[in-house]
Amino acid sequence: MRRMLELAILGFLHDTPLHGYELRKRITALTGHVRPVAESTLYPAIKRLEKAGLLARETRLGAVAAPRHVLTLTPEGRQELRKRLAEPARGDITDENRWFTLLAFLRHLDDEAAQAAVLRRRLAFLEEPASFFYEGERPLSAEELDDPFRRGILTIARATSRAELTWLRATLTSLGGGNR
Amino acid sequence: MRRMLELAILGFLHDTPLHGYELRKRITALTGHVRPVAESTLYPAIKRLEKAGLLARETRLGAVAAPRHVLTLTPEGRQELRKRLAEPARGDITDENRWFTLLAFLRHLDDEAAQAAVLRRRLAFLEEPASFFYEGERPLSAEELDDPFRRGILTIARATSRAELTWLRATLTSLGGGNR
DNA sequence: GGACGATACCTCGTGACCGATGTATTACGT
DNA sequence: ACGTAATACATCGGTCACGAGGTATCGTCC
Repeated sequence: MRRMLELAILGFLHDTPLHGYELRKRITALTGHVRPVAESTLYPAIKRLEKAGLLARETRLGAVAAPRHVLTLTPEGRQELRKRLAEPARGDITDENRWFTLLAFLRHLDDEAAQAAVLRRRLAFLEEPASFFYEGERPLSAEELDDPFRRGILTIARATSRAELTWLRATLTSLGGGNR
Repeated sequence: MRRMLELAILGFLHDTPLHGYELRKRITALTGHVRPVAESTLYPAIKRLEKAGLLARETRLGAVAAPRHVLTLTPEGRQELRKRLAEPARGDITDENRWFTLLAFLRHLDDEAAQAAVLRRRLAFLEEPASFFYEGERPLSAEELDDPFRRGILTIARATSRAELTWLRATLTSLGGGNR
């Protein structure tokens, strides 16, 4: 989940400088109920981003407890965030967890047309005919399954898909200039 | 995603013996549109499970192309599958991808009460009040957000949650003996 | 004064992931 | 005859995740 974590770090820092611990709490609030973030994953990630010049660190002594390392997004970091938002990897579009993370920061893409382009990628993905279960090549519908649990998967996935399609189309319309 | 992959391997082999390549195609059909499985992840996983005595390998020469290694679930493997289904890790409950994988094979738990217990764990998780966005401690609802993208996240998550709760309650009822 | 929890950061080792690459066969089109 | 794709399995190396553990300060309760 490297991409997801790094995106969240860059995204949160776009709003305001934060130290690692606070960052951790915000990330936990955003995605922690689904997939908690270990400290031993977060701190190395911060270091990676720092080494890449995407964020700067300023040590502030004894404000509360241990010295805090306040992290600020550099101009390069800001640009990298925009790039990651505008050109997401395929996995960022298809994996709901990653997609939600992307959506949470998509407002930082200042260009409405670019925002719309990202939404259209998700739209295209959702419009692909895909199931979880197949008979040969043919995707099976919920009604064709005996297994109540597998039927549940399809029922839930269909409800999600429908809600998201509705939202996507409405949002694309309201983005105005976003029609191709 | 180790647990997810291993569960899928054990689950598919519970139905019928398969060779690695066919296993790969089935796993791809099941979860590939969201998160593709690399061959270099699958084969080591098979070896791990084989080394742990959960599956046995039988080489069949030249049936089609290269020699196939037909994999069969051992009795220990069958037991391990049941154990993983009956006692899922927290992440298997909270992460939708992993939860769906679990659901796809839950029928292999022959005990209806055990199946119901697993569903109730998911039910409890979904009933926890959780949002993605907070103002201090208070979870924010979709209506309180300016950001259309964050509003979308909540709208979609709510629709999913509602559909799944409906399904969970209906299925728990129809599992009959499953009331506590 | 001492225990405890929260704050705040860090390192290390095990193990996992996965892209790249390799090997070899069959099948099919041209 | 040759290229290409599908079948089928495997290894290797770089990178990453993360649990376990460590260090240190501050506030609070008993």
